[in-house]
Amino acid sequence: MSIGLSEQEIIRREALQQLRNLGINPYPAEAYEVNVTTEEILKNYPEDKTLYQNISFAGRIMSRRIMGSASFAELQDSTGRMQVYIKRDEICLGEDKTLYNTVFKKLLDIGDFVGVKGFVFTTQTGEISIHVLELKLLSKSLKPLPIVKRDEEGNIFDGFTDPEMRYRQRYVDLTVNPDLKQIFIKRSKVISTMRNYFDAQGWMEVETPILQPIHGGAAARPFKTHHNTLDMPLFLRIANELYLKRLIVAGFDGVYEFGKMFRNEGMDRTHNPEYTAMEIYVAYRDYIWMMGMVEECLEKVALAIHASSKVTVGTYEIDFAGPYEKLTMFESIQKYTGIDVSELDEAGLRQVCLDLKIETDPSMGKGKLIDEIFGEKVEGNLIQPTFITDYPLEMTPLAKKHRSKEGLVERFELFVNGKEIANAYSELNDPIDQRARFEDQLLLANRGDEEAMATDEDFLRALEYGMPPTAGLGFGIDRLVMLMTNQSTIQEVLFFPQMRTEKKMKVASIADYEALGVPTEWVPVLLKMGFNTVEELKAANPNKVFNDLGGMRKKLKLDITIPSKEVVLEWFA
RNA sequence: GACUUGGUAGCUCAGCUGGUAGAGCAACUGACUCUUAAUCAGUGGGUCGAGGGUUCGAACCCCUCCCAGGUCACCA
Repeated sequence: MSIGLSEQEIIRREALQQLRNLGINPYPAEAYEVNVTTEEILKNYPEDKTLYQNISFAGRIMSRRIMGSASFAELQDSTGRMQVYIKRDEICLGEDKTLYNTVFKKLLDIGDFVGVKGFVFTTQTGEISIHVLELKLLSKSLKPLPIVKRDEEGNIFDGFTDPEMRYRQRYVDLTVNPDLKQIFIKRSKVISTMRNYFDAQGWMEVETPILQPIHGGAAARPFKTHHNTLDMPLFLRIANELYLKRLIVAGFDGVYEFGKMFRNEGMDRTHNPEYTAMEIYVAYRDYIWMMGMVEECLEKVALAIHASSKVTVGTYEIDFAGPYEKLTMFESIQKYTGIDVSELDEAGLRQVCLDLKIETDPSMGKGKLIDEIFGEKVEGNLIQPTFITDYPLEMTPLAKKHRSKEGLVERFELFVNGKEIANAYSELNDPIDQRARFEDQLLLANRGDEEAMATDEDFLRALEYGMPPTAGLGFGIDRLVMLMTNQSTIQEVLFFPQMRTEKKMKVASIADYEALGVPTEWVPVLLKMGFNTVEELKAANPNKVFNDLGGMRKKLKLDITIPSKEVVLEWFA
């Protein structure tokens, strides 16, 4: 990374000034009429060649092939790339050929937005193109885009692939790798499909607080913040469960929320500090009903994205049509380890972990130990959608006790491609039991479990007023989108994955140099010469700096006056 | 947090046992009226992630740090 402007950036800034000198506003304020997109042209023109004979089109210049007085360029709009054909004598009707010779050939660059008017035709080599009759600059680009070349088979040359640059500069990534847009279009479709399905059932989309005084509803480490006026600590939510259940208490039959959750934990290819969850609560239902709802909902999502319930993920073909396989937690452990852990006590479970070479620590209770065995031996095998049901009570403080099985709760998690994507309960609505469960969490916390859930007194008060039997579901949207778009990292399905901030090299401001008496126009030259701070400049030899200024003036072809030697010497005073 | 791989021109990458920094694309100058990874001729462009050390000499060797990818740990 160079400090000042690169050669290409300087050239573009000069072009910008020349455009202004020609009376062309590089950033015009007025709207530009666009009456057709690439997608529409490519779809409809081959069927009816009389279409699009008087169009107004806009896009970003992505390539140019100039051949004397005629040129081809590719313009990229939101739907694709369209080739345009520009002929000098057609866009410059009179004697003045400046628009073509100077503006188009010299002053426009890859990355600029332009508008064109003209008609659609097919070239001799068979490509549908726009024959340009009018050309207008809509926005000048000052930084050169990475050039990604593709041949006819779609092979990519010089791809823009560095993940760091792709994630930090998504706008560049999406510009030069427009296929990526499909991931985000599908993401939007996943959410809208779910939303439409829920709305059709009469359930209502709601919003609940992101800033919460108690981070309840899940086991995770939160982000902590502070409200100045209230002078109190607040947490960014790790879940919205307890608020949504308050709304069921309030008398809504079905509420759901798509929203960001925040967890102050590790980051990797399946975890971003903020992620999108969908939680839904429906009164008078239970977790068995919820399984059917999930099957129906996911099949609709798969159909909306792929027009099929079958989705290719990595080397697997995953079928989202229900019914899905259902295994209890204990059955699944028995299936994949051959061990029946259903009757074991804490010591017995600890021994099983030892036998299976699974690490444990003393803070782990019975529930956590079972979860460890499951996570280590079972989870990765669950490729096709599978409901794991009936979890140990200890690890699930917000779910209702199982209607018939002692020590278990009515809960399921949905696993797909070896990863959990959903979690649901018959919600605990017995306020006395709920208080006891919170107290059990306190015991775990005292044993050193950092993630044990805190007691929420207001939530308990709400339950005491009475909550109908309710089925609740939490859904990891990012992970679902990963499945639906066949991506292996969460970063690829987020527009702006979390990154460490870029370190800016310490550079003196223009004002710092001006304070020394350096003329404004010479400041960039000093920066270019490598003097990033006033201190660095002062440490240099004044005579050499003076001489070098002349050298730089010549090298950069600058048309500015060199300060006198006396002036330069004063910089060092 | 641990281990590991990487950071060189606007982009993608070479750079041998340490000896004056290279290519393709992009840019610039010129030729060219249906090209399409356009073509042809010529030119410029680098704090080799940052800072220290070893050396006559460091992109290269050593140390520290920064950033990213991968694996693991934690988690959804």
